Amino acid sequence: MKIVTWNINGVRARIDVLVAWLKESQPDIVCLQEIKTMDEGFPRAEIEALGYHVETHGQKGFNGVALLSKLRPDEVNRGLPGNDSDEQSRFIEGVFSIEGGAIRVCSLYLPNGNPVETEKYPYKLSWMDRLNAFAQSRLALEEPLILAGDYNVIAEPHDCWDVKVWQNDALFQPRTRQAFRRLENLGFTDAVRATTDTTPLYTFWDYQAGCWPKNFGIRIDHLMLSPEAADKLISTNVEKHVRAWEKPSDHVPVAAEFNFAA
DNA sequence: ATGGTTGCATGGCAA
Repeated sequence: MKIVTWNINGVRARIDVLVAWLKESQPDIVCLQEIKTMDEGFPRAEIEALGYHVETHGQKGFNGVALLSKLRPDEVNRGLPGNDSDEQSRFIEGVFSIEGGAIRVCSLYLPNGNPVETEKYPYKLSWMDRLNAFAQSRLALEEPLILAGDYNVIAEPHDCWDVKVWQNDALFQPRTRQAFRRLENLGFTDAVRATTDTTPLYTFWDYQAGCWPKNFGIRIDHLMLSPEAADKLISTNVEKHVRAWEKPSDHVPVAAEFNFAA
């Protein structure tokens, strides 16, 4: 089973790219972020025509996440628990039946947090606290759980092209990296890091200043796996070639293959 | 060189 996370950067502007990619990549489950539309505006017909179920948690203009899946989810939960007054749409969870049980797949769009001296940074840190609490509570289920998305976290120095450029950025702050590490210390595995060597492997290249041709990228899109999911991990693939397509997102799809039987 | 690009929505914000 192929599970992919992709920050699409506007699903309505990107529908042709998304359809072309779905046909090429043939994923089983897709976690989208930054759909940048309300649920009503999501171009679901084009996706459903390819045999996918569509579940969205949209927002006008900004943010928004979605799950596309060949299997119909048995259960869908919208919003990250822990703050009922949080109106930003950044989290959706789907539960899917597989042979012998269920898997849970979450599409998350973690707050960027810049500029650090504004209220945006404490919002990021509190969101990470909520994510860690959610992850910890789900671990008790002892099920395969995949927390996939745009984490807006540069976890290690080799996950960016130049540490000096990112030193003071919210994505690389010590407290940001520490909060991400808590997820690993709970027992979650970074799927890409677990299956690749130390070669720089980026998932985002800014549109500005020729970052893509210069390979000035960062790795911020992650699939974090519970022990039961990590046990079934076969391989991962950063689908970097998609960044060179016409009208690309600034992020590329990050895929993981599992030996779950549907 | 204090720039540069894109999406949403149509001015300015977020990234």
